[in-house]
Amino acid sequence: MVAYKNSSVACSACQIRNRAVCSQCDDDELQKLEKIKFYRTYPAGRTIALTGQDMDFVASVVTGVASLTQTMEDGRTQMVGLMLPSDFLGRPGREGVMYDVAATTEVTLCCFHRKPFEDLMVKTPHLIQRLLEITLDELDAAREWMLVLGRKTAREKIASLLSIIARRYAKLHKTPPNKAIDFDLPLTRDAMSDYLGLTLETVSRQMSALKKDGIIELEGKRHIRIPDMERLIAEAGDDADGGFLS
Amino acid sequence: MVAYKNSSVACSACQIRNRAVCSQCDDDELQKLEKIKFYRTYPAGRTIALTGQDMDFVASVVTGVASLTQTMEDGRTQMVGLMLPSDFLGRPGREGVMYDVAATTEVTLCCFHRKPFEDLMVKTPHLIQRLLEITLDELDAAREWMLVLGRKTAREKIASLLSIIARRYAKLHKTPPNKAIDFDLPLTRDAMSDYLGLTLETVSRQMSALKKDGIIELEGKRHIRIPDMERLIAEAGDDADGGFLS
DNA sequence: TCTGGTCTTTGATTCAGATCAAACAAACTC
DNA sequence: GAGTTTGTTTGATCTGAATCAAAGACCAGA
Repeated sequence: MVAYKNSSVACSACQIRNRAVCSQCDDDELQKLEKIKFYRTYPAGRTIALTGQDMDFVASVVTGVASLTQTMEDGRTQMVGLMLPSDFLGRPGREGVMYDVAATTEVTLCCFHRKPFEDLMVKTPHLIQRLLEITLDELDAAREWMLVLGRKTAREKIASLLSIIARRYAKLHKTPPNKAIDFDLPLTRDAMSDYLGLTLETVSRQMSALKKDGIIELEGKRHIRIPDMERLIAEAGDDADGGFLS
Repeated sequence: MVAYKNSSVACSACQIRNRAVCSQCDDDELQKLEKIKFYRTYPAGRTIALTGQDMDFVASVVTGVASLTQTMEDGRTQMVGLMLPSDFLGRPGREGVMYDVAATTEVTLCCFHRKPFEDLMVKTPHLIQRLLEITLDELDAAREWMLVLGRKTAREKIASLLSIIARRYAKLHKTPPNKAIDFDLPLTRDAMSDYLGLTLETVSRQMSALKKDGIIELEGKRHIRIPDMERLIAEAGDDADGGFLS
């Protein structure tokens, strides 16, 4: 594991080099980015920005998981984005952030102050082109999630979430298909319920049900093993399930 | 009303000139766009493209309403996008479309074949910059909608939908604030239920309830009058309600 | 003017998930 | 090592929206 906490990591050695917003940049462009980048690490649970606040930087998630959450006056909340490594945080061209941004696990961000980044973006087609791609991918993911929230049962919702995380995990670790996948859930039951539009109790009950039916195996509360990925995907209610969030 | 059905409308006279993907283009750039554009009109209900199909063009909605819908194997559907005038359809850089695209009312599109548009985009910063903005706006709208789908009651969902359409309508027609707004709903009860993650019966019941409570007034099935926009927004459950889809 | 089709409303009943409530487990502190 | 905190499970009950069912309203076309 490369140490990102100090600012000394070279872009060329970066874990997210070929997926992040910088992935299409050539050496020259990368050098310019490298000059203005800086790292920040947040402990699990820490707020990164609140709705309405100015966020003076944009960033790529390097390690860990961050979340975007919307809140109603009466306190109801809905997580609207789960930001995993290589995902992009913040919106060039607007100061105010539209939702609460928080670290779900410990998170390290590769940050750029907004103004210099915007200036560079205008002059660097590779950068803006990649950002457009990333944004379109996220829009697809958000729409896929609308189907989950609007039409799926509690059990299907849980299976959908697990299958996204498992798939993404398998890709990262190059787990061969057809093999059992196991991983640590980066979310508490509460965070899961927040993402799925359910209550914490329903999440717990459905996790128990999936375990009883042999779809998942639990070691402790957080470590999950999926003996048969096909079955999990079938439980999620969509065969193809797209490569979304892939 | 300008006739868009034939190809003779000048970009400079276009109703969506200052909001669409072309809005930042200068005269020179506009001329290049004008050379490759063509209009298409679809009657209400007609399919524009199906999931998985290649869509060989991208387009701006000029008049009418189009919808993006996702479907599960067992037939459950969720509308994931309501595309109003100036919204952009299709994804540069990918052939296959991820959801069913259909005309909800009669729709006229300003189309560009994908390949020439992509070529132009790469050479035209104003174009790609505007497309990025539009995409970011749509991502915000999609996330706002996730809150609606995940956490709002049926009554709040209806009020949210009506308030979006009313607000957008008021903006288009420059209705002064504090005045009653009235407009034709461009959606059937069925389309509303599809958008809101409800059944058609629940939509009908909640519409009746809002009418009984004086929040809305109905003339016929489709024409709606909102005597007090503040009250409607309060019913939607969020005071500020953002300018989303604005 | 009738007539078949599409869209909408209303009613009765059921059920999935919320809510209320309590107990349990692991980790952390004094 | 008792006591607190934080996260999780499980149980009993309630309720909002789905489902099942039928009837009304509004057409376009014969």
